[in-house]
Amino acid sequence: MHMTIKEIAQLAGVSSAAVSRYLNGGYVSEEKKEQIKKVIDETGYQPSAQARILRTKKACLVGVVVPKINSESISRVTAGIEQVLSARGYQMLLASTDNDPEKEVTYLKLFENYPVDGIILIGTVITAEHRKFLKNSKVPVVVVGQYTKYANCIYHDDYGAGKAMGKAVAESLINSETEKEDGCAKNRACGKEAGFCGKVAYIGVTKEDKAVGVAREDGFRAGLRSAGIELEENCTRKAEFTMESGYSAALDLLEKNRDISILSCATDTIAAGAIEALLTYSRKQVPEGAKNSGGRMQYILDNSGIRVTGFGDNQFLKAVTGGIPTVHFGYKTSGIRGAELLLDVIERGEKIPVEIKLGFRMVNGQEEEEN
Amino acid sequence: MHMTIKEIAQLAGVSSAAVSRYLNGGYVSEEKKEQIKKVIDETGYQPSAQARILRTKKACLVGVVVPKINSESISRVTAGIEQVLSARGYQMLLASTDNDPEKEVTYLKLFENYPVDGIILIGTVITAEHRKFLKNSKVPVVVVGQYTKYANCIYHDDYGAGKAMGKAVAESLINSETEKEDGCAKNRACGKEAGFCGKVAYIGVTKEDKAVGVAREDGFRAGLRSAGIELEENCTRKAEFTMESGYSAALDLLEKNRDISILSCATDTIAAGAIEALLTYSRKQVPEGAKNSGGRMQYILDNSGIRVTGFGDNQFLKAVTGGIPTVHFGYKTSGIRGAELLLDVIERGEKIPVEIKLGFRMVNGQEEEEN
DNA sequence: CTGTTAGCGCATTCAG
DNA sequence: CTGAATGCGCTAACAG
Repeated sequence: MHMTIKEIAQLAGVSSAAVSRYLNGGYVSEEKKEQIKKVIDETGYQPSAQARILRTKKACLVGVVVPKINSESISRVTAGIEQVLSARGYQMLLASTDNDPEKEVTYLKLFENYPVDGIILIGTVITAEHRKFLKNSKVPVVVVGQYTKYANCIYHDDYGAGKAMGKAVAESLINSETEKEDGCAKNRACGKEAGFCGKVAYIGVTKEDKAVGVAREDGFRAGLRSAGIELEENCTRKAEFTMESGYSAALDLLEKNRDISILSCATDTIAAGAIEALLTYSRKQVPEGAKNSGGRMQYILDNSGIRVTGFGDNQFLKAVTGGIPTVHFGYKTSGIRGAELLLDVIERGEKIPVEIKLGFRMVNGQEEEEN
Repeated sequence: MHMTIKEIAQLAGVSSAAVSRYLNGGYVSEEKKEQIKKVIDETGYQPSAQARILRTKKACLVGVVVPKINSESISRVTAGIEQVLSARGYQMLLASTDNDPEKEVTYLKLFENYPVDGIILIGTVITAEHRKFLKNSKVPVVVVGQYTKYANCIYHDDYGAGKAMGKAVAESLINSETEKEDGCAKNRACGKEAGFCGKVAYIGVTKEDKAVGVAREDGFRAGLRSAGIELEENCTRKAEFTMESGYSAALDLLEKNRDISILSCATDTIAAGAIEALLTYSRKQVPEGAKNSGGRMQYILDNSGIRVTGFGDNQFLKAVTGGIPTVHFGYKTSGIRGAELLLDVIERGEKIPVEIKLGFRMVNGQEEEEN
């Protein structure tokens, strides 16, 4: 039944204003309080948040636009957001765009005209449409995961993380070379000065994603380059943010390049696909599983000896495989800071723009890092 | 800037009704159309969906309440929902409750009083509060994943799935016994009539979850029983719907029962935790990886020879491990049917209650099933 | 085709 | 303390 405040007032023999006050803690005599409470209990009346918001312009709600729902990193961000939101009396609504930038704008506009007090966008690609929205939005927006000058933003040091990973990969290549000592000069294609055994391959994502597609990959290349290694173009693929896509890319890479030694992926999800590809690729032989010789970067998935690395520190992957070299970003922290930033402008009208860059931490796989 | 329809009307020199008609495709002369369009373009005016909905009682929006965000099964359901919703001009809003039944009711009420035309609840535990809500909701609700007589619902044959898994587990125990032929009579504790080698353990979830906690487990026990095997109480644990919880439960199980041969879990996520526990448990030795001798139920994670089974057919798990025995539910289908049901009552006022029970399909792991 | 009028359900003045 | 009145922004009659 769709009761209105007026009907309740009538049943209780008071004015609608009295009921409104009762609901919102205004002045109302004990006597009338009783009557009103009775009627409300009997009818199960619930005020229309909709009408209330139209009046008060306050929903205690924030909308979060996410690229996809089934993602550990995104769920960490939303967990952070939810944590501060609920602590401060807000609720969170999610809209998933399934990696469709067009849908993203649609949902941003939906939230803008729907009763939410603010919006958090977990960013992937920022198009002109996005920028236009950010500039003109009626409600405050903060973007998490991408840099933008058109809104408060919190992003990760993707370049630094990429570079660190590139260096670690290069180092491990050199080490494995040293350990093996069976000099494979014919395979030194990637090593400019030293004779490395095997190449490094990289599965990236669209350049339209400035954080993951550009910064992370540029950093990775820079890291390799600092050790004198150049990523070969035919050892490079582009994938979607899915396991399936990582699988295809890796398989293609593996088939066309017999001398790949390390397969680095732009995300742990893609890496999972790559791992699947390795399993497929060497199915004929009995896999040896994860070989751990106590050092760093020692994750070996199968007897092909090809190592896979990722980004994102996916716990599921770590659990079932023992872990691959990856980097941990402060996803939950970015959610927390993002929500705080948003509430600052919602509640305190904070006007000065903020950009926050969050660091990272290398995770070497197999063995927990000690610090 | 917060433009209203009135201001636009003024700027364009027309009435607000004309602007409204322009926006909604009513009668308006070409001349005025031009003026209105011009003003709207200049100001970037966007009508308040909020006020519109208050007036029209139609939001073209449905709210989906989910227990958690980072779940493959749930994302499959929402993918199904989204598919039919967007095909019929609706948008989807998500609310995640982080497995808190109390929060669940809160979000249900939120949606009820906000502009959504209908609600889909992806159910876990249905409390008295839930039932009360379902009975009195102002907007239509359908629940997916649990049976209830208080709303249209779509659920899976969890009992049947459990039973099938129980039978398969029993069968594989017997087979492995036959193959080994090294009769371990002292370990026959679980086999009433035949001499099985090793026990089966089960990690379930709360009985408050009627589908997963009760039906699935009851079915599993029935399946075992049909082969003369009884689940021992000390070979049983309860876990949350998380990997971490599955890890703890499995470790505890492993430490207290040295003769476990198969470790069945209520979900693939829990199974992932169990796999991690096995890796931990046998870390001192070099894991052998997945051993595939071409038969069914042959997934062996490490040299302990303990096999893990799950429910849910998680693709990530399958990718990185090669797959464990599990059962595939029609999650996406349940989302599709759920959304269809909901739209039927929203748009056509369909009043006769519907219950849909969806089947399942065994997935045996390692080898793709052929049919 | 068009403007005027009357609410949707609520919170908030403002006189009592 | 309380009720009557006003309007949030919009759409849906209703007479022009």
